[in-house]
Amino acid sequence: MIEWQPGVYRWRQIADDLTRRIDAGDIPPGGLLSENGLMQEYGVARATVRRALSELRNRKLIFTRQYLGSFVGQDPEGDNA
Amino acid sequence: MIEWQPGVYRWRQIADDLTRRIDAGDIPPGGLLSENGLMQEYGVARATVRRALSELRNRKLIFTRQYLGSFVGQDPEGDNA
DNA sequence: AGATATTTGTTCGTATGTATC
DNA sequence: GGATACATACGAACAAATATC
Repeated sequence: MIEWQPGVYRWRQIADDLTRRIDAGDIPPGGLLSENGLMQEYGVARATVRRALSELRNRKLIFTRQYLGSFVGQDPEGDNA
Repeated sequence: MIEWQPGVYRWRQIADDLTRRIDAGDIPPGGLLSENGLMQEYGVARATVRRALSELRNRKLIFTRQYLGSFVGQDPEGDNA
């Protein structure tokens, strides 16, 4: 469970918590971060989870594939010139 | 056809309509309620049908078997002590 | 035996309406 | 007024077991 910090956006708190867990290795490379799972885990709406995942993508911690999910690690199709 | 009531969630209207039809015997015990069929019948998306079926499961009016379908009646594997 | 259709389960992408801060 | 947050709703594709031909 997360203790919501008043005055801090939930999507940011989730993004920070996931970042910590990924860095700590609690969520292994290749691990799936599904929106439904995170919704239940953090008790927030899907849009909030998606905002957090978007932040993690910006931080290059995960990549997302439609119909498949969001996975820990670098995007294999990332930067090919 | 259903006359959608504004302000009432579609998944609930479908669940209520199916409940009425089951109670009236229009859908017999053992009858199949397939998601595709209900999508076409009510003209809604699959997620909406699934939400309605979830409600019917909560009401103990149907049970669902993956790969097979949702059936009217009590779950045969429900409560065995 | 093998191919095809059916069926639920899961996943992300998008849009809308409402409420709150 | 704008950003956040929640719930609903539609769309599309992948996965896997089952039923049928």
